[in-house]
Amino acid sequence: MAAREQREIVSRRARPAKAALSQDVIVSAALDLLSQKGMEGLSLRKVAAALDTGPASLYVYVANLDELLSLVLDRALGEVERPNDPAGDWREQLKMLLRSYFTLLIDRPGLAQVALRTIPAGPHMADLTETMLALLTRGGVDVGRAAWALDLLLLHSAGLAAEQDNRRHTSMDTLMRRLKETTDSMPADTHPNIRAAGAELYTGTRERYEWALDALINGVIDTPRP
Amino acid sequence: MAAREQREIVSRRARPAKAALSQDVIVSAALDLLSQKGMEGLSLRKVAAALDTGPASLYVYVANLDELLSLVLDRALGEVERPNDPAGDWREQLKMLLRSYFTLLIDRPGLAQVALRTIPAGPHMADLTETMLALLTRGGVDVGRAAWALDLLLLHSAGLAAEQDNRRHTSMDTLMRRLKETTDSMPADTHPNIRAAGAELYTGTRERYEWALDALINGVIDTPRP
DNA sequence: ACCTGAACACCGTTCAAGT
DNA sequence: ACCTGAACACCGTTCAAGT
Repeated sequence: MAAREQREIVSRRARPAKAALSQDVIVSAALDLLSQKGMEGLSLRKVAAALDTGPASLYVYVANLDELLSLVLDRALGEVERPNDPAGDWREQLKMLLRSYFTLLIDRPGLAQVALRTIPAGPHMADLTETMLALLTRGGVDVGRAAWALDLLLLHSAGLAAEQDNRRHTSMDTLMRRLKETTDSMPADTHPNIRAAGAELYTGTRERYEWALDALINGVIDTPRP
Repeated sequence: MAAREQREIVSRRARPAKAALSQDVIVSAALDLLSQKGMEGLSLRKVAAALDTGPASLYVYVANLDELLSLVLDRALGEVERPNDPAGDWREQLKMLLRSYFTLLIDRPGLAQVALRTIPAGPHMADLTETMLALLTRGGVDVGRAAWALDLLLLHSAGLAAEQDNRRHTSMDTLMRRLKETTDSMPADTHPNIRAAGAELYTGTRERYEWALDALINGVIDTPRP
């Protein structure tokens, strides 16, 4: 994949002060904006501004905003840590890979939303897919089930990351207050379980993720396809 | 909740030809637009236009777009079928409830995206939460684990619905072609598992969902919290 | 072939002015 | 209290005109 990126670099002699435009440069600028300011900080116009040009210029390298987002996601996916010891514990290796994916999405506000919206296609996504299929196969799961399991696992990490990204802006207090408001406005005994669960509904970020990882893998392991 | 909605109805004597504005009317119009035209068909300005008024008028009843989306989601959630036989099979009842939620999101293009973006708060969400907690408790799961499981299950249905909504616009052929393009452009033997999985990566909409439901519930059942 | 300015058709939100 | 027109500060995308 490094080769693929290098192939797009363009000579900078023509305009020494200004970075030459290329798909690569555009994707980098977009990912930077997304990482620093989240989804609201990313727009074609802002990417163009960051590159000191007009929005129309980007359309030479990128078909539209959707394609740009898809490219940004694939670029980011290159940083997911993939295990390389084919003799190691497949389960632990799978969990490490997913943790790395999750952390990546959490660290770049807005990227989780992108992951849920765009259909990922690109070299890094292909590598990730291949690695996960291999790990699941090593765990005794047949290829077909592994294909479905892969979707389940990636979807969960992206979904949870997006959820926590949303909640970053809303304080726990606000959440609990809103919950209290809606439940308190109802007859006292209609929602006993919500009352019993209480803060458990929202707390436990890290442990919750670890538990979910185990629950998902356990479920995949002992649920054959119909 | 019916009472809550009725309370907001306003006299229509003042303007016989034009429907009186209220939060209720606004949410209904927004849900209609979302159901018919998807996420792109929904905007504050279009809701206002549908109600034959200007966008500024809506701000009397709704704080901003986020709040409107949250209200729309909760309104739609009222249609989720909740079981009422406390002696029935909890597992089957839980699956039916989730299927109903999933179908609801699939039938209203864009709503799945809303479900993934907004933190649901409202009477219908409270009812849904309560019912799911009760079912899981009946299945022998303690309240704390049930709270986490609930999140896992709803997140999955919403995520899968959003994924399929995205793919509605992209044909299977396009997906497979793109996949082929990226994998074919690489050395032949680096991605054997992707080659083996092939179309399985994308196919099996309904069976895939049913399998995932079982896998998730199985995983929740035999994975205690740390 | 690449880049650009200007325009088109939209957004959410605010605010002063009306009733 | 409710409603509105007009404005503000943005969007993605297109296109004719330049180099």
